[in-house]
Amino acid sequence: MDTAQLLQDLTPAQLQAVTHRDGPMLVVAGAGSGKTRVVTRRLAWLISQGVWPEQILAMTFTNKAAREMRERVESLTGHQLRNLGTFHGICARFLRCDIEKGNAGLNRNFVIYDDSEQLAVLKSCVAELELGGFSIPLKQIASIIGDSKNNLCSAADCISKLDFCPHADVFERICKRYLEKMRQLNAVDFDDLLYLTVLLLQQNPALLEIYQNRLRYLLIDEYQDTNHLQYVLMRLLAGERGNVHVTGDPDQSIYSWRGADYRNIMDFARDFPNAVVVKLEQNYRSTQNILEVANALIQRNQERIEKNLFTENEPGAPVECRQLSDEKAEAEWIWKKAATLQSQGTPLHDIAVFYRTNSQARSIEESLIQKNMPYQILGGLRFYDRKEVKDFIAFLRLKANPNDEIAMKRALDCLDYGVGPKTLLQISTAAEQAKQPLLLFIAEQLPQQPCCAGKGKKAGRLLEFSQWCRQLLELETDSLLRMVMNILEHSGLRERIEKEYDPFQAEERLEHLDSLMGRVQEYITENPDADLSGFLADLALVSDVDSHDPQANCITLMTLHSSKGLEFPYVIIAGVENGLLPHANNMENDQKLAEERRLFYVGITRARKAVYLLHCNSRFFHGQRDYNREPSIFLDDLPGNSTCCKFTARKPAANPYSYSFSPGQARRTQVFPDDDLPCIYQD
DNA sequence: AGTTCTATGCTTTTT
DNA sequence: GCATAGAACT
Repeated sequence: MDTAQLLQDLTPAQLQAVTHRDGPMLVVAGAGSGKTRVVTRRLAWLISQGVWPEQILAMTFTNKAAREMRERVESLTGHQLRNLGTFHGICARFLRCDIEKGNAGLNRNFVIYDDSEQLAVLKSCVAELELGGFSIPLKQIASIIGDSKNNLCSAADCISKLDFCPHADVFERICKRYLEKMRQLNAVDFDDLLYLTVLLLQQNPALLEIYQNRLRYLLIDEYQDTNHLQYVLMRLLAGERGNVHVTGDPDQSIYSWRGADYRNIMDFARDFPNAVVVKLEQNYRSTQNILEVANALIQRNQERIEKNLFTENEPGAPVECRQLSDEKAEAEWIWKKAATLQSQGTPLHDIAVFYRTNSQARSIEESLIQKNMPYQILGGLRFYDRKEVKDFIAFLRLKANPNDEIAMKRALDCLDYGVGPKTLLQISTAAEQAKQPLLLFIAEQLPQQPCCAGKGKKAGRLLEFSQWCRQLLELETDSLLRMVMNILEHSGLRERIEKEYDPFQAEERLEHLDSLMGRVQEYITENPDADLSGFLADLALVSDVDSHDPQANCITLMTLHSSKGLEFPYVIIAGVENGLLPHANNMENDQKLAEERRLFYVGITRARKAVYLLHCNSRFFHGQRDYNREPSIFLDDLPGNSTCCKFTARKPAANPYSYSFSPGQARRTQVFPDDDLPCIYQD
């Protein structure tokens, strides 16, 4: 495609964003303003200007975004962007090449542990330290470790910043042991991928210079979601040249609880005094009414980059806000609305239901099942988190990394050699002393260990176990596919599943194993010289196997968080109530409240044609029925006296200046019947 | 070592 | 109300 075609049908602002050549640029891209188009065209444009694809580094947050971008650039230019991927994926690749040039104490075959494996490591640290007596909040420790990496400070510093920490010294010891242990296991967690990359480049100026020279143009998508570590990485790579092109929208920053810091985008122009700032303010997605409501809502937030999001689309239907008696009625209403829309010719995949918490999905799901309305739920249990899949992967891991104690533990739970945590701890300390990888030690040395002496039943089982490990080590390695099949067979997982579950469930679980085998095949075709550790690394970073199918003939249910980046003609948001949206835990201060409001904003701006906001009078909550549910304070932010927004029950009095909310403030005068359909507005 | 019972706590989760 | 984790029991 030639340059003229690349630049056709772009607005002046989009054109400026696409054709910016050198120096820092911030593109403030409002919801539905054609951001993906701008980013992909820019990548293509750089290439058309003679920039080598290898000189471009483009980083996203999700695999999905990366894939979309790669495909679109490739179809525009015919070029592959080698350095386009997620932050974590890109860093993993850097580390595979160069980690041994630093002093992280890891080698290039490191494995990547996900959150639950990280927790397993922490658990074994606690066991080793023999603290006993009181229970340790492992998740809190994990978040301390994460924070310390994110802020490039010590765990002790993070602990000292906590308001209340009764066992600071114990916490610190666990953190320390965790770091040691991960090094021993040759493992990294997700944060490490970024952290170790930053350390490597900070400590090795010569290497940094090589990277800076190789990667001339940096692009970062969803910049509002970057954390401190990602920011530092960007600064390092951008160097003096400062060719960074970042896109994002502070109004859509909804991941601060994961360390994302939207100050990064707010401060960009200050960080880079020569930065050019472009705002994409024309929305191509939503109706005027939807935008009017969304704008009114988000304007209540104090700290923003002011933008004037507008559209040339039709006014459309007003945003409809509806009060229902309880979650059952809410679910019923959703079903009826979907059925009505369907009868008017709307395909079901045009309809989405968003909610704040996953637990809200249950009642909606029940009603949809009962009424035979097809649906898909996004999120919830991921393919990867399924037990049988994790078990299978544990066996693969064990083969790839004979040192992997965590995988061994998991494998042992599937096998039946009578080896429990206690025996394993014994064996692994012996292996550590012998300075041998765990698997190798068990295969070769275990028969000579004291625990195998004698003719007891236990000793016999241990010998069998040693034999099993030896066989695993000896499985062929020349064909990856055959090896994986052999490992599966050797594990006996299939038999175990068939034995343990009823036929129906077993079949479903076996299908998951098959689909993992499918992934292996896929991986092999994409990477002809693939090896097992490469496959496992890929697996750890690419987890969206069974993600959203936009073609399927069904309505889609998901949390507000996972709706970011998607769009649907019809959007229903359920549970727009205080305590849920905003969530009870985030009502105490303005910052958290502002983020909840952004979350609501993200949800509303997904819609093309119509938005329905539902709230209930009563709802089942924490095992109890709450009869005093209040409509969300955010509903006060919507323009009540305008045609863009319709309320079917009385909306609480607007309170524009303060959000100090007192229970009982909401008064309802009139409740419409729950089945008041068809809706008041027809298009 | 494995099973069964009880205590707990409970947003969101790109990687 | 439900799932998960750890203790207590077999």
